Amino acid sequence: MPDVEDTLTNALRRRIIDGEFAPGTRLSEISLAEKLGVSRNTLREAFRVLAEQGLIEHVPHRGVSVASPTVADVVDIYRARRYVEPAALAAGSPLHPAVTAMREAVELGETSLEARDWRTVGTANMAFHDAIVALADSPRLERLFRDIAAELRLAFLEIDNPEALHAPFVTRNRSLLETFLEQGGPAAAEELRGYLILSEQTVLGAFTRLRRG
Amino acid sequence: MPDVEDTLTNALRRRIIDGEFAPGTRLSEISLAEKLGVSRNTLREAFRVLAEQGLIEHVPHRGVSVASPTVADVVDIYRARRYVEPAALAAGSPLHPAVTAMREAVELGETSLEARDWRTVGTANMAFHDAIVALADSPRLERLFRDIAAELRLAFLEIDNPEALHAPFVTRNRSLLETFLEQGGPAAAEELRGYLILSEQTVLGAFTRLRRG
DNA sequence: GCATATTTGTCCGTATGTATA
DNA sequence: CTATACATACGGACAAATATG
Repeated sequence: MPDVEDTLTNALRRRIIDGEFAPGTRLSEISLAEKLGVSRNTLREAFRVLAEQGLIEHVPHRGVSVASPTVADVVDIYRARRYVEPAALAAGSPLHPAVTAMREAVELGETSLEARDWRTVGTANMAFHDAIVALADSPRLERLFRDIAAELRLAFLEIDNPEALHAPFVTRNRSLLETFLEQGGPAAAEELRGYLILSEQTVLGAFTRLRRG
Repeated sequence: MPDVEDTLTNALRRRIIDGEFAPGTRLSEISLAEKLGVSRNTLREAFRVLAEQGLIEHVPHRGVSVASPTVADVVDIYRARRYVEPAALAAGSPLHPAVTAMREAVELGETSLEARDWRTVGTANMAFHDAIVALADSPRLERLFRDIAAELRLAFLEIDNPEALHAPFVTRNRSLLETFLEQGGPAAAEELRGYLILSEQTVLGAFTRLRRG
């Protein structure tokens, strides 16, 4: 049987991000292995990868559970985003292929907003920022963003108010794209800094209202 | 038996970074497991973690080998460094505990330079930059830097001319620290940008002279 | 505090697929 | 092309740690 492992890791990753296993849920090796039709050993290897990506938490002799981001995690995620995203946008070229991805993400966000499909709105927002990072043409920075974006999605899952989290940023994405194309990268970077601060405040506010640490 | 796994991963990581397994070396599961006194399953779990960190390369059905950074890898590593390090330095406080680590790294580099202990000079240089990143107080950025620094050490191992790689930067570290303390973060950040460009050119020059792609 | 049950950590054996000599 | 070597994946087993009664 060929590389089940890689497929398994990706499948587990997607199911966790999609909220099938709520943050904090303990993932039993035996039951999950049986449920997924793989052996414990194979599942454990996938666990190690996901733990390294920050999606699950591994406590020795106590097993793994879906990561449940704390306030400190959210603060650090936004700190990292502020280091990477504005700089990538400032140095990005309007002719970069990622700009197409930015535009498509904006449009998907707008149509999903009309349909009140908040879940897709959130996905589109993430794709928008993923495209911004892609402007940097750096596999390592993209990987960093992929991991922290996944963690952030877990935080969103816990908040469970997708409209408040995602809807306000659709028009901001449109504005940011126009600023980038009409006024250039540095101006867009400045706008993005304010955007990220607002986004962080939105998430942190919802978090504290949930009395989570 | 307690968490052998974590210890095993760290031990393997250290041995790879120390050059015990040269870049490109194939790591056989059976022989290495026997050599380390662990089972293949345990070793495979450690492999997955190290592969995720970029230290080893995993090709399905062909096993793992120690990563052998290409020119493209080095370019990307320095790109990522330019995104993180100058910004961390620019925003860093002179009162941050990491400044002590910066100073200690500079001094270790200077004494090791006199002793012509190039290996320790390289370690001290890396510790210096690690302290710069620590100024940002971001676990995720520190993890990113830890991984790319390890990859960079593999590139250094292949070049095998530690004096040319590390010696020129001891005085630059001293200068950078003084600039940071006397003229502030932004001025030091600007100096660091030129530093990193020079460092990248040094590594890439040695790489192309080795005719490696 | 103790005894038990559950779960993880680790190892072995084995079958199969893949690449290479 | 066959043969060999090795990685992949599975299932079973037991010890150790943790959780539970």
